Amino acid sequence: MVGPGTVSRRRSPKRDHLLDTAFRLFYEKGYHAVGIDTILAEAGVAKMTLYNHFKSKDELIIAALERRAGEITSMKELALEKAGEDPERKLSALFDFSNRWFKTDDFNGCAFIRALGEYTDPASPIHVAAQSVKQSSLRTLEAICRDLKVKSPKKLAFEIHLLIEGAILYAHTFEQPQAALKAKAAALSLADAADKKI
Amino acid sequence: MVGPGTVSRRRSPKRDHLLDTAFRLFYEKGYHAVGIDTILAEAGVAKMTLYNHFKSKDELIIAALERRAGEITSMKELALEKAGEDPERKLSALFDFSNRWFKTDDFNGCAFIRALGEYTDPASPIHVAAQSVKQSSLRTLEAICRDLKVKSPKKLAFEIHLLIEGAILYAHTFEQPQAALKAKAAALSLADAADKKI
DNA sequence: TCAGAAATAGACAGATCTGTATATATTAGG
DNA sequence: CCTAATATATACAGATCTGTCTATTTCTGA
Repeated sequence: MVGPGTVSRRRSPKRDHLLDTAFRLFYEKGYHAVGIDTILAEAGVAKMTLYNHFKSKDELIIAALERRAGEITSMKELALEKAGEDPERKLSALFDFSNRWFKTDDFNGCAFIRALGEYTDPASPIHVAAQSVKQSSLRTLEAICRDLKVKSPKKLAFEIHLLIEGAILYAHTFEQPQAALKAKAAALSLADAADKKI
Repeated sequence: MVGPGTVSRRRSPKRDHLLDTAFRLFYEKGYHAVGIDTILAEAGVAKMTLYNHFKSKDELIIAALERRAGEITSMKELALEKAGEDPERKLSALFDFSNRWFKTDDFNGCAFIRALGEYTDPASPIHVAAQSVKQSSLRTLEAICRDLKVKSPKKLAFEIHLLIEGAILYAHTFEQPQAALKAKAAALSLADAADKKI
């Protein structure tokens, strides 16, 4: 039983469709720029349905971001699996993944970076949600760098993280998807320069 | 004579104060999140004064961004002058400049990156304005890298650009200003690795 | 079949948004 | 001093925003 004032959190086709539509519009136009009514019209869903699934627009945004994070993580993991065991190949696969992403025709930069840009208050739940996505992406990178057996895997992961984030911005700002491959070259150069453990 | 419907573009104290206040609020809360009325109340200026100086909110945003770009450019040039003639010292000075910026207590990431994030349409004048700021920042970096006499100064400049942009995001996302100095290490490593001309 | 859950349409409140209109006051230069 | 530009307060239009309420219909599972 779902009493009044509560919010259904289980999955449902309507809820999923709402999240997909919401994310697509937020990603295209921005979080403040897209109103609830636009999402409802585009999704073909009634307003009360939205507010039965989410307490507020902010919660819808957070849920949409979390859904997106899940998708990205899955795709990234798949790409990493296909790369095999060699950590250098995994690193390379990450940039190839970005390269494919940058070339998609709805590419509009990173939804999480943009969420952090629109919700700057560190206490904002949206800010926190986006922050934690970036944190886990950095952790993945650190795991790969550890396998590279360099002296400071965290340091190398940090540097490569900067390259990836910078490449996302560059590709978006100048509409040049090849930023990913050029960034890969820099990353491999940094990995080579990092002192190897013996 | 300024006829009806036209817009005064010359400098004036009111106009400057309006631009300062507008930028401060946009930078703190975001472009869509801050309304005209908030800026007017904070600046203590009448609404018609704003619309006598700017055609629209979008033009106010663009003027505020251009003003900010001018300030940043001046400060950057000063820092570069102080660094002397050695291009490696200039490079280092750029990261020190970022380091000081990241530590300011109103630091909220890059206003231009955030403008690009809120106005994704490449045809948007705001997008274009922010884009051109990034373009000129990259040009400055290329000039420095040329003086380093490496084989591919543009390539190195691109890579260092990614590190700087990535560091801005990192410092903002995780509130860790030291990202600038850690990025500097990576930049110098890339500069060393870049084949020197003989 | 039937009960309860879920979704619907539509109106509505109340706030906020950008931009305009108007009429008055202040300021500054010749 | 007087004129013309500049700034002011205030009201307003019209759109849009989030969120609530109600009454009805559709769906679903036992």
